[in-house]
Amino acid sequence: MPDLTLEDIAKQAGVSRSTVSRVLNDHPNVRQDVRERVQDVIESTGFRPHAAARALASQHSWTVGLVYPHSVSFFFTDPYYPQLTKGIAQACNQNNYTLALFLVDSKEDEKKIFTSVTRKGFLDGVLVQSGHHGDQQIIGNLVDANIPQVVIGRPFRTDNVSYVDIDNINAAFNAVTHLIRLGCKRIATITGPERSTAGLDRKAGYIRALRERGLDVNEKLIVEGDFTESGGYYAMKKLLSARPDAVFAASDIMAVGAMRAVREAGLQIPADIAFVGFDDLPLAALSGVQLTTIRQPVIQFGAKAVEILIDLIENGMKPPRRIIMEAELVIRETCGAGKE
Amino acid sequence: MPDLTLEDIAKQAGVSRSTVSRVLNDHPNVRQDVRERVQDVIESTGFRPHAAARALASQHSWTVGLVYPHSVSFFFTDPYYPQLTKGIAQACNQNNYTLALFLVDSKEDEKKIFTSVTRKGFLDGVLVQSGHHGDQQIIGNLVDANIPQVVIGRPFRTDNVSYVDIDNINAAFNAVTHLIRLGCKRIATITGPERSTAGLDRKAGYIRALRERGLDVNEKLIVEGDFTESGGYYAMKKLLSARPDAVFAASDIMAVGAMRAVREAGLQIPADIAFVGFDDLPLAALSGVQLTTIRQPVIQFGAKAVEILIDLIENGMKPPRRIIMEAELVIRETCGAGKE
DNA sequence: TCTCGTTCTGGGAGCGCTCCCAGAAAATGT
DNA sequence: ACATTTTCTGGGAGCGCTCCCAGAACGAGA
Repeated sequence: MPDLTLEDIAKQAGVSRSTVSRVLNDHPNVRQDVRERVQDVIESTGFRPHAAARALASQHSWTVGLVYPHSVSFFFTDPYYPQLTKGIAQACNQNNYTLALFLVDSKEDEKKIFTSVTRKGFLDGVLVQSGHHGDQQIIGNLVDANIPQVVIGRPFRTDNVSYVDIDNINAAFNAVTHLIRLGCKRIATITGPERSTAGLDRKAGYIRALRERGLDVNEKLIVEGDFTESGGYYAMKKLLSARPDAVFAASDIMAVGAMRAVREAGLQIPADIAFVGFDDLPLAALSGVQLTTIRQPVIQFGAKAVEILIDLIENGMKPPRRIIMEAELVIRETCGAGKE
Repeated sequence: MPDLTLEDIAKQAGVSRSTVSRVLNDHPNVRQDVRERVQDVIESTGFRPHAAARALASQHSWTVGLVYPHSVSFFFTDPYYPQLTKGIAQACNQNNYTLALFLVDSKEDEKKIFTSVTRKGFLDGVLVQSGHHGDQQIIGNLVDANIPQVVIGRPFRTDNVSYVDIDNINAAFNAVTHLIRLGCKRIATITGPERSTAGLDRKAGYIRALRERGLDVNEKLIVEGDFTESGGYYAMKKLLSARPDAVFAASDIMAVGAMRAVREAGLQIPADIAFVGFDDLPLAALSGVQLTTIRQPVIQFGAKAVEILIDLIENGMKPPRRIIMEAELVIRETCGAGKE
């Protein structure tokens, strides 16, 4: 089929360009029979309006960007991000938005991508994954660019930014409280990086749980990890000398690494050391471990982010919107739920 | 900054719209000093041309789509796809193309996404992951839509389509030959789905290796899997009664599942059963296993796909381009390389 | 029947660029 | 010096749509 334009359809349907446009955009004020006639022609010709022309005239591209900063370049090692991406993609699709993906892989990339993301007429809005402290710059730049955006995960600078996050503090609190109830006394934690809010919050929840239950907070039982498997492994190595009877790992991947270290040391899970992770990745499939963990509602989380972004696009950017979602403790085997 | 246009920049630089356009697009025939003056103004104002306007006028959007059909909805369980996505994203970035991501999640999605992908003025070209037989329709549609596209992985219908693939037959051949050299006699295989060309090809390579080395092809030693962990697990269960001394799994994920079954049966790897996988996912981190496997050059593979697509866009769609890349056997522990 | 809303329709202008062409300016040759 | 070629520059047209406005068509009320 040759390249059709609105005008061609108009001619075929015996109406004007404007009327076809109205039909296309579901405007009222088109006589029913005319509307149907036009729709028939559109249908039979397979006509679809030219996206760029439409975007130019309407100043609305129906495209949103998803930016993963550099710090999530281990991006595709941790199944969390793919999952999130899927949720976002689905939501976009449902809302008739197209998703443009930007993976920042280096400093030069960052500049290039920033330029690309902020250029006019291409994106209606942007989702940015909040990562380490080091990523704050790109987030800040985006805020300054005054483009509708929502940050995924609370960023460090929150003034005037919309974001979605899960209630990390509370989730961690519940996880650790669960371990305490099971009778664990020396509960260690492998935290996320201090440079990430998720790491900070989960640690805060851990501390609060200990405090509320009257347990000491022992610095020896707190080791910083980096959300990778090997990070968890080495953190656990350090931790072993402090003889913990339970470990709350701030991510499943780190829990996997840590459990590897535990097994290597000849200890049993959960008999010697109980484990709770965070994320609920489908890694039972991979590691064969039934990990007690916090289930993040990843898919809904992504959907929520998209929903808010669309709200921002359609109804203006202020006030900033903020959503905190709850995460749920999933009790499986590694916490030794039945051992008391 | 207010919304600037070409005309504004032109005024500030004391030249015409056209000259600014020429500077922007690196056209020759602009006097050096004029060019610099214009560049300065562009720089200092932070001006960036309106993407939609540009796309409309030039009929070139600098955006390519990446479509994952429904069959890869387990998409984000198998780390292969995220990896591939990363390679593609990087390559796009390097070539100043933007990547639009389409994840088909249901039949309705497929229609919607197809409409979206093929609408004029939005994408310059499309990458499509070839999946099961069931996805051939969307690929066929895309071909019919006559839009520059490259299929990732050989599709069933290859007439007139450009694609990139890895040499699955040869890779599988090498893997199995390696096992034979190590002295294995009863080599089983867990294949990919018969409905995928990758599954078919890897099986063909397996058979060829046996034949060339004078070993019997035993139907009992061939079980179809589905590229998932649990698929591998159940396939192995079936296989155990045939008492194989080695298994060539058509994907790492399936190998992981299969090894789980082997361990549950109280057998040792590689002493009782040697293993070779396919993909070389970074799953040693997760499963702790040092799997001998075929390394797919995933990142380069993605880059190649993008490269070809751009070639198609810039230099016309025929003849169709086809690239077959070699994959390499990575010998680790599970094949028992030292056991003879 | 005519008048006065109301609903519907068509055409013009314009979104911000690129591309073409004609003419100006500069460079070259005689 | 002038003619001729080559390089550079500006303006017009147009990409395919949306949006606004004016006027046509239709209906209801008197």
